Amino acid sequence: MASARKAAVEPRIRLNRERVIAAAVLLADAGGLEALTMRRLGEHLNVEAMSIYNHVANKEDLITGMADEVFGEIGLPSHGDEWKTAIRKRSISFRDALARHPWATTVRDSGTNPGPATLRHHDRVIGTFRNGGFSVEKTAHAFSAVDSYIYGFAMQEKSLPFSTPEETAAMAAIMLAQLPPNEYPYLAELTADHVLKPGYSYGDEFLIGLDLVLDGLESMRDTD
Amino acid sequence: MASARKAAVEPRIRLNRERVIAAAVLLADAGGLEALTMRRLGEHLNVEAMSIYNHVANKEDLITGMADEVFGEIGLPSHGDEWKTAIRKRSISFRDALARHPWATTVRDSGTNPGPATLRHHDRVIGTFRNGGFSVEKTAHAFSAVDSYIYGFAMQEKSLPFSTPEETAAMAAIMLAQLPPNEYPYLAELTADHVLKPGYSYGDEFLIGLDLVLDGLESMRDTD
DNA sequence: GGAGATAACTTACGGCGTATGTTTATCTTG
DNA sequence: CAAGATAAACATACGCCGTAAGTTATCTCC
Repeated sequence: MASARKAAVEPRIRLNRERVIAAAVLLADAGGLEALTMRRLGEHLNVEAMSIYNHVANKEDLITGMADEVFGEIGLPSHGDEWKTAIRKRSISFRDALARHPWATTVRDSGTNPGPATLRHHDRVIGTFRNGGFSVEKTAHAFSAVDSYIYGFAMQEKSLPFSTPEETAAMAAIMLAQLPPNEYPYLAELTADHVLKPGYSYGDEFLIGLDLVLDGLESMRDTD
Repeated sequence: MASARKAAVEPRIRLNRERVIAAAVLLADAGGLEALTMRRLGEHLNVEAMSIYNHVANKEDLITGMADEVFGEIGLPSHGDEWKTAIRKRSISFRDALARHPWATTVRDSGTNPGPATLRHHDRVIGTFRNGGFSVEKTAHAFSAVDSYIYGFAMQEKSLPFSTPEETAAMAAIMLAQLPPNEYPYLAELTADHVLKPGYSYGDEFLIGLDLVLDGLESMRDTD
C-alpha cells in the first residue's frame, strides 16, 4: 500500500503521557480549557484523537495530569528560610504558575485525587508551618487562609478583561463612561481616582493582600 | 390536527427570562454547570430547547444572568453597621450564596460584563469601606483582599470530595490509608491529628481566615 | 374576527467525548 | 533474522452538545 510506503518514510513518533500532557497544557494556555478538545490535541500531536486514549484514561484524567504538572512548576518552600519567607516565596511562585496557566484556577479536582507533585507540594507547605512553630490546628488555619487567598486572587486576576496597563486604562474608561454615574457613585470614584491613575496594575494588589494574611498568621501563631 | 386539539386542552405556559434563569440555577445547583444543557433545561420548562432562545441570547448570556441572580442573593452591607461588622455579615452571606451555588465560583465573567445586582453589590461594598475611613487606595486593597479570600475559600470548599462530618472522616481515613506514610509525613499528621478528630469541619475555617483578613485591614487602615 | 407580532416547534449541521473494532508498527525471543 | 506477541496507531460510529434557519401556533389589539 502507498500508505505503508509513506509510513516507512515518515516513521511514527511514539506518544507518551508526558508529551500528551505537555501539549494539552500548551493548548489550554493558548485558548483556555474550552479550546482543549481531543481532536485538536490529536492534531497538535500528529495523531488521531483516539490514539491519545492509549496514554490517558479519559479527558478528566488528562486534566488531572495537567493540574499536577502545574503544581510541579511551583517552587517548594525552602527548608533554609524562616517560615514566613519560605511561604511568601512559594506563594509568589504559586500565583505566577496560576497566571501562566489560568485554566488551572478552575480545575481544583486536585482536591479529589491529587497527583504526586500536588501531594509533595502540600506536604512541604504543611511542614514549613509546623517547623515554624505552628500547632497542627493553626497549621490548618494557615494553610487554608493562604491558599484560599492565592486561588481567589488568581481567579479574579484571570477574569479581568485586560492585562496590560494600556488595556486596563482603556477598558476602565469605557466601563466608567457607560456606568450610570449617580447610581454607582463609589464604583465610579474608585474607577476614576484609582484604576485610571497612571501606573495602576491590579497585579500589584497581590503582595499587599498576601503580606496582610502572613502578618495575621504570625500574630495568630503567637497568641491563644 | 390531534396536536392542535391537545394544545387547546393544555395551553402553553409563557416563558420569560426570569423563569428560564431560575430553572437553570436549579439545574446547575443539582448537577453542576455541565449538567446544564439547553435540551435538559427545555425539558424542565416543558419546552423545546430552541424556545429558550427567545428569552436569552445564547448560553453565555444565560450563565451571565445566573451569576447576577446569585449576586442578588447576597445581603448588601448594612449602612447602620460599623464597616467591619457590615463587611463581615455580607462576607458570610456571600460565602453562603457560593455554597448554595457552587458552580458560581468558576463563572466569574461577572468581571467582564456585570449585571445590575453585581454592580449594586460592588458599589455598596466599596461605599462601606469608604465611609469606614478607608482611603480610595486602601479601599481597593481591602476589596481585593476580602473578595479574593472569599472566592478562594468557596472554591476550595467546593472541591472537597465530602461535605458532612461523617463523609469527611470516612474520606480522610481512606486517603490516609493510601498515602505512602513516610513520603508525606506532615500531610499524614495533619490528617490524623486534625481532620480525623471528631467535630472537624472544613467550613469552620472560613470565619478564622475572614477575621484574620478583617483585622489586618483594620490595622492597615490606621497606619501609613 | 382578522392582522400582525410574538413565541413556540421542527429540522439540521458541525463538533464534542469516547466505545468498539481493525490495522500497523515495534518489541521479544529463538 | 524471522515470527509471533504486544502495543499503539487508525477508522468508524453513536449519542450528546449549542444553535442557525425555517415553520407553525398562539396572543394581542383593533
